[in-house]
Amino acid sequence: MVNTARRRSRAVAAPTRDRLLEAAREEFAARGFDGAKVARIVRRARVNKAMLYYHFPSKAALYVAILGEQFTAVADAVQSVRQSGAAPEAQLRQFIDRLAQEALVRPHFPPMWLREIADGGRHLDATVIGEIRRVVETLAAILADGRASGVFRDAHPFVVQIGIVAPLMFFAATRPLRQRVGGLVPAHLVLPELDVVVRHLQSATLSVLLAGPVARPAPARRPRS
Amino acid sequence: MVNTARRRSRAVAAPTRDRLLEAAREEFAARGFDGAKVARIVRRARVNKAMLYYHFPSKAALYVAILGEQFTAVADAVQSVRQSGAAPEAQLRQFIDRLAQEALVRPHFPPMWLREIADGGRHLDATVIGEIRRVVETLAAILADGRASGVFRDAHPFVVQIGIVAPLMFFAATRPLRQRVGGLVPAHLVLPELDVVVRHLQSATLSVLLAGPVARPAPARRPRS
DNA sequence: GTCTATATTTTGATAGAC
DNA sequence: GTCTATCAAAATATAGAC
Repeated sequence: MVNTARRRSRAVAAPTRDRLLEAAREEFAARGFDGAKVARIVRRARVNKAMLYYHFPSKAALYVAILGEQFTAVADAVQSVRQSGAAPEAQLRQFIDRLAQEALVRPHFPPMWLREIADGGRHLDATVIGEIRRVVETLAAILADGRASGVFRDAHPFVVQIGIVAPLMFFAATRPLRQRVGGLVPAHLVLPELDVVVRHLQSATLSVLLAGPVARPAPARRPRS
Repeated sequence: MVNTARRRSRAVAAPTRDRLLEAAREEFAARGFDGAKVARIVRRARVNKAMLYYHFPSKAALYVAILGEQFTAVADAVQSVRQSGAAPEAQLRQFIDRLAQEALVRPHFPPMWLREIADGGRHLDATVIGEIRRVVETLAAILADGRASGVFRDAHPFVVQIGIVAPLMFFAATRPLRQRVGGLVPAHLVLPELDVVVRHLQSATLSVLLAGPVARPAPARRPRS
């Protein structure tokens, strides 16, 4: 079983297929599916078009492969917070933190997510949709736990999720834009670091969830006053 | 001055130019600049290509025109909350509400904003960048007022802005996607309405801003038991 | 597995008549 | 202002030799 992995174990200079994937990630993230050009991908990967079509059936198939790869990795990362067994509050913080880390480690992911949304998910197949669902369901499970143990008030999982994911993706994806606009913006508006955003989102989200405005922890057991 | 407006005052059947603009809004929002095809735009506008190039110098110029139009309208809308003279808290709520309204009234705007971010603002000229700045600066002014009158704690305007704008744009832009995925998602995850998101963002943002973690006026009054 | 050369289609843009 | 016909470039994909 040692030899099960795709091909040679230590490759001398990234195998063609891997170079194509890396080049395609760059290109698709930066330009989107329609803006990405096969010619640019192969040039960046230092191969020729025929090579690309030898390894992948089409530009579209290559795009979907990358999309799946990215969403799967992210879904795995956030889902793993469920295994810590920590309290719901802690898990929520971790959820936010993990997602932010993924955005850092996987810089192609945020723009691709933004584009898929703008595109109405035109390229999302059942597999990728399943991965997105894993993300929402992980958060929903955390919220349900918190609700059950009386620390969280009731909240719509999707609303909470969008309040977390959207700012993180925006922030990560605006990095290039912020640099471009940098000179034009007053100094005090120039950008903070990711961890500032993370802390903001953690307190904002928890403020809403922890003990509601009306103060009904769990509907049943009344405030322990 | 009555006759200053572009051309005839009441047009019998939308003038060609307007039909082109409307068709282009649709196409650019749904497909992005590269995905949008001139052929589709003119078909939707029920004219021919030559007409498009008679009214606009190029596909790119048409795109920028629409981008500017949209951002200007949105910047105007949010900036107007400054004139209410209301308290900073109220102005912040209005800011969020106004932005949400714009996303509803101007459905092409959210996906276009998402795409520009993903593109690193490749199509943004100085004019459009100025409009974006007006949005951030409006919020920054509200925050500064609140800080000056002692009701808001210090916060980074861009972080607060991203926490508001991103979820709203995501929510508005995911409408088509949500419908597509609809069938695949468990019922309890199916989507809420925009006003639920607005209220969530209002309380989340204000929770963070109102009286900070160090001096906490708000949490003071305990559950009315 | 890799490459060169090329087929085929699509696409942004224009010429020129009315 | 509007239209038909068309150009020229760009882009996806493939044939076929090595």
